[in-house]
Amino acid sequence: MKIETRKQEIVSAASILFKEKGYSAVTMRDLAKAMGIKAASLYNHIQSKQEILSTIIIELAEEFTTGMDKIATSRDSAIQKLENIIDLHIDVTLRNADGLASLNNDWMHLEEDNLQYFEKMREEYEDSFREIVRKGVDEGEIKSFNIEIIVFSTLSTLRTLYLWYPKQKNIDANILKHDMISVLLKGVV
Amino acid sequence: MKIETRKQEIVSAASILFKEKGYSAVTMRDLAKAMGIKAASLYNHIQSKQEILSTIIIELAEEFTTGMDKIATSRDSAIQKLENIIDLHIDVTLRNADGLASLNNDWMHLEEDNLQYFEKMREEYEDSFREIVRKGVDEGEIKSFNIEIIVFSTLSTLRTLYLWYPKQKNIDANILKHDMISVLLKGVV
DNA sequence: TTATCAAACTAACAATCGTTAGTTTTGTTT
DNA sequence: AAACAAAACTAACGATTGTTAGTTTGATAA
Repeated sequence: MKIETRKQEIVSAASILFKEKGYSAVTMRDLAKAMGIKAASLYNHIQSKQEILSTIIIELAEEFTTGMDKIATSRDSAIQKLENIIDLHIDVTLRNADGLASLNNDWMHLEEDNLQYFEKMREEYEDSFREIVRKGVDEGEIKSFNIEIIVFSTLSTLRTLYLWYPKQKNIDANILKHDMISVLLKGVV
Repeated sequence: MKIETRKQEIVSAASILFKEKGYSAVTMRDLAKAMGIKAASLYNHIQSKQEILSTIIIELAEEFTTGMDKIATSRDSAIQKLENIIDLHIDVTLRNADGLASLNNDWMHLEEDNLQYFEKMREEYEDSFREIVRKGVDEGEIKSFNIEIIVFSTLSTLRTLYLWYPKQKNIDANILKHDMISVLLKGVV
């Protein structure tokens, strides 16, 4: 369907604006201007402003859910699973850094149903992460620090990649992955 | 001045609402309702919605600037300086976790002058951080990973503390500091 | 050429926004 | 009791919001 293409253009333009000013501060007239058309014309392609937001966020959240499921159910070691999680975040960030801004900062503006769906996915993602770390500590692969702190500090860094990566020039994805694994898992001292 | 007290109450209530929905999505009527008064009554104590935002953000940014200046100009080792930076972030987070949400997510809604002032402080803060790490690497205290990745991953975690700390129950500040230093500097593997 | 249809347009709506003006309430001081 | 100031109120403003209705444009197919 051709309409899908045009809708995707709108979603992409919106992702950039949402990243810069947040969902609430971006008006349909702002978005239209960025597309070079009038605000009313947007409604030939989308149903509402809310639909744009949920398209951006739910798609990304499902990517993370799918990726985490594969990682968590594998037979890899805890360390290998953590490395795969880092990989997952870097891959998604490279593909859609703009959309991740909405996922991180504007999820609370989702309407009822999608909000619950999103929160459920996020909770399960964090639970899987925690479980991987817990098992890693149990089996002596990971130092027995406070598990919550390990999960929090790692996830904070991975979730903020979208802000930082676009500013880095000429950094190869594979080198980035390798360095992130070193810093996050092996420490800097 | 008594008016300062009432203004501070408004700023505190606003910090909580801004944290939950972001600056743009919080209306003066929302804020008034949280205070148990009418929207117009707010203007007996503040000049504008914008003034509330800048009060929250600039105050915190200056705290970080002052703290970083003391740390950066001391004769401590690079490692000790990093530990002091972790301390600084934890201290500020314990004192004003709600306000940090605005500093992290709504700084772009500051008006021209304050926006430039804020951005200058943030840039200088990051430069100081980078310089500490650089010197630490030069002198062999810190592993020679990509400096930007070290700065970014550490700062991401510290900046996101405000989201995570309030959810942790019964965690002593000193234990938190100790564990954060362990995880951020010494790695988890 | 004519018919078709996606995709743009103009114009307007009801609701809500931050804010102002002027008035009343409340509590303290003289 | 009278006077005062702080802090609340009611009412309304002009601007902007997301969105709808109806119309025109422009490219493609018959």
